[in-house]
Amino acid sequence: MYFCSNMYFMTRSEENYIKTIFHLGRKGTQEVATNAIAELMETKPSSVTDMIKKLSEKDLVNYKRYQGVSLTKLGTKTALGIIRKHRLWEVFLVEKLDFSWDEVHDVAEQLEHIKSDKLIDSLDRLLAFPKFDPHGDPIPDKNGGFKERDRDLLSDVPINTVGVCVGVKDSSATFLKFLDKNGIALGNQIRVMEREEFDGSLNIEIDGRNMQISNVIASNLYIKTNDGI
Amino acid sequence: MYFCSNMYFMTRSEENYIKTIFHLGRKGTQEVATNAIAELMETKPSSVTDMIKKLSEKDLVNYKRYQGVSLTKLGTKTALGIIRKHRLWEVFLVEKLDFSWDEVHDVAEQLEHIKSDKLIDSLDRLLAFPKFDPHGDPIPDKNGGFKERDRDLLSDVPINTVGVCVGVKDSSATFLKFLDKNGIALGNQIRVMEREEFDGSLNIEIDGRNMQISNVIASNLYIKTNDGI
DNA sequence: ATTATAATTTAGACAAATCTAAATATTTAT
DNA sequence: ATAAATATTTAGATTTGTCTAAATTATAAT
Repeated sequence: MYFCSNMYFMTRSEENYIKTIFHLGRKGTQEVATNAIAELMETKPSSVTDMIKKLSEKDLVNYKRYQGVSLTKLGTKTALGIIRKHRLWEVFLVEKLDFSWDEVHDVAEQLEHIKSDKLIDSLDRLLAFPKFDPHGDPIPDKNGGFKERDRDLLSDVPINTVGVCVGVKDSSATFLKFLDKNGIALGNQIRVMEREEFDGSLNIEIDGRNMQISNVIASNLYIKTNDGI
Repeated sequence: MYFCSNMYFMTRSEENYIKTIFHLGRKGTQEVATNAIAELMETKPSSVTDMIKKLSEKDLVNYKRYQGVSLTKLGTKTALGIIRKHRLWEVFLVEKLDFSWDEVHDVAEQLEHIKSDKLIDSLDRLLAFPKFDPHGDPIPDKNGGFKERDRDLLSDVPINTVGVCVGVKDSSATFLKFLDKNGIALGNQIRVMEREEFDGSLNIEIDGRNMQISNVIASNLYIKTNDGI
């Protein structure tokens, strides 16, 4: 046994499971179903069970047969470390290497597994300690500190709400390219003009222009309003 | 079969073998012994044989039982791609993240396996297309072009030779730290003052200072002289 | 409450990359 | 040229992460 128990070596596969459990279960606090993990990771439930047992041995997850799985304190810390790396690399790719926001995901999925504290802390410094990644998601700090920005889905706010577009819920390349094509980007000023009750589509004013967006789009865009805290 | 046969997926392990064969056999052209590979990779000869068979199937190496192994054209191209990545990442770590030249190796060993052409070409651009890595080794270009700089080991040049320190043969952290401690760095102006026949040690003038270096040190330092081509 | 359905786990198998131990080929020394 | 030493390969086992198929447990429906 080591003093610092999170210094155990973790394989890429183990890290991916931890990350998935974090994302599925509200930062790992909630119990996650085996099948849900299997589906998201495109693997079989039986493989998930096997891996969960291993993670449980290593004290990364809480597990009781048939009861779902959640992250331990150590597991959460590990997940935050991986997410920190993923998001910092995304910022690097966009800011320094001119990737567009729809191109960063696959490469960041690889880079997030590189093991070097010095590397990631230096990268953080190079990027001037960014707080959010290119999709508006918060970047955990060195100690796993993680402040979720207070924001709302565009589909949820009342008519006449004014705010700034600060994030996307769906960060698939398809959706992001759609946003690019329609000139919607983080930082844009948005006012909700009208909501069509029939299909939930919105008429919005975005950076001066007027446009109609479907409910599907609106429910994948986050805005930060001026009221609230 | 694909048209572009080097688009086959390669595992990390396969890539490491290809790289080792390249380094041991003068860029892969020379036959390399199974045992030599095993020793350098800290693995067993039997494991090497197994992997060589696999690489041979994939047309990356030329192999006849008991006859050693060399790289095919495809294998060489692959090796150069990996080395390009390794060295570009080393430059990045030193230039952008303030790593010292003795800290870059382990991290670059990980980063060299990241798969993304766009990533590596953008990195190349960010670094302004460097031609040499922090240890003075040449960086292959996008197409595997590889111009070995014309240089000599300090231990081989005649008395009174004047030149610039352009590289190290041994790039172990131990040696590099030794050089740091003694104020020897790439770019230093060097003149060979005297050679002690007894032990091959040298008296050199380096950036104005006078110092005595052992033959072991001298035979791990490259200089570029003003004569020659 | 009992049955049907769905989720989860177990058991046993497989591929990749490694290992050990034994067998075989090559090289070196006399 | 033959024996001894060295290098290489084969055969069979192991570990990791996965799979399929079957068994078990939980959940939903009547």
